[in-house]
Amino acid sequence: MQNLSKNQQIIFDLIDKSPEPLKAYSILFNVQKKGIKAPLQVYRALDKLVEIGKIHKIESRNAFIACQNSSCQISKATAFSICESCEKVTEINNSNLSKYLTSFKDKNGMKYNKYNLEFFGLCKKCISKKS
Amino acid sequence: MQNLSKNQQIIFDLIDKSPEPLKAYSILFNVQKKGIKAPLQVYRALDKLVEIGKIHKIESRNAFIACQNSSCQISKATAFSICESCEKVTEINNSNLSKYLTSFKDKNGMKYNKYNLEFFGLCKKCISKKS
DNA sequence: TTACAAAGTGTTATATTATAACAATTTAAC
DNA sequence: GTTAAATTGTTATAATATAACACTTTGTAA
Repeated sequence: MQNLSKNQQIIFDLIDKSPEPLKAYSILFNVQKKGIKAPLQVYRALDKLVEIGKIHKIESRNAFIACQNSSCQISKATAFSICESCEKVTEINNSNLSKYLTSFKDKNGMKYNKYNLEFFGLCKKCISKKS
Repeated sequence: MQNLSKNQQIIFDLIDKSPEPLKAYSILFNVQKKGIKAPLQVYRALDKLVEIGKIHKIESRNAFIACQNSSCQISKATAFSICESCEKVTEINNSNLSKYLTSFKDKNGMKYNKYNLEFFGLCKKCISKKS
């Protein structure tokens, strides 16, 4: 587990303390006072942080959250729940699910080494608000 | 099953006959001779086609493919395999998988009404090329 | 401990993906 | 036929992401 570089640490800290996924340009705005001025500086840090599994990209939202699963240092098996009303995103850490998907074989003979799963729905809070 | 509008039909036909996922601006380029000149015309048709389940968006690639699964007219349960070498994308139609995921309940009490799953790996062809 | 490679940084410019806003037209339902 | 809903056309712009190049820092191994 290598140390993070300066920019990587700044950007990881921001994402890690955020209760919600952050978008790249929102990150950029927030770290400008720390000397990170250009999109590319943000994207490079994000790429690296994703690569080493410290953060995940929520593909359907183009946003990034810190990994909440101490065991997925290298994020080859990710699952999230996304509330379509309040946009709250939670990482799902369910060993039954990850076992099922990691061992899933389709008839096409492909060798999978990674998956990403996104569930959409309404979170508890938003369900009760609607009733 | 309503009929498609003119633009929707043009764009669906293009995607449907493509062996690979198409990106929005590649679609735009290809339909300009048919009178569709602006990005928004493409995105509006794509939105509608996704909504009615005729096509799916491959989120990790920002690209669109025709639905290959006659039963998912409304695409609330999608799964794809993506070759990271040749970028071939295939829709997975596996009732065991879809049953498992459709009935999946996490401990967070969320009510899921949709999911999207993307597997990454190497397809048969690319595995044999490498050896 | 220096020299070398790998990783990271800073910067400008630009490519790619997607939506806002508004007016006009077509389609479907009554 | 009238009207509401959906679709189209258009210009402009917002949001997301990468290319290319020069320079600096860091780790490592001679």
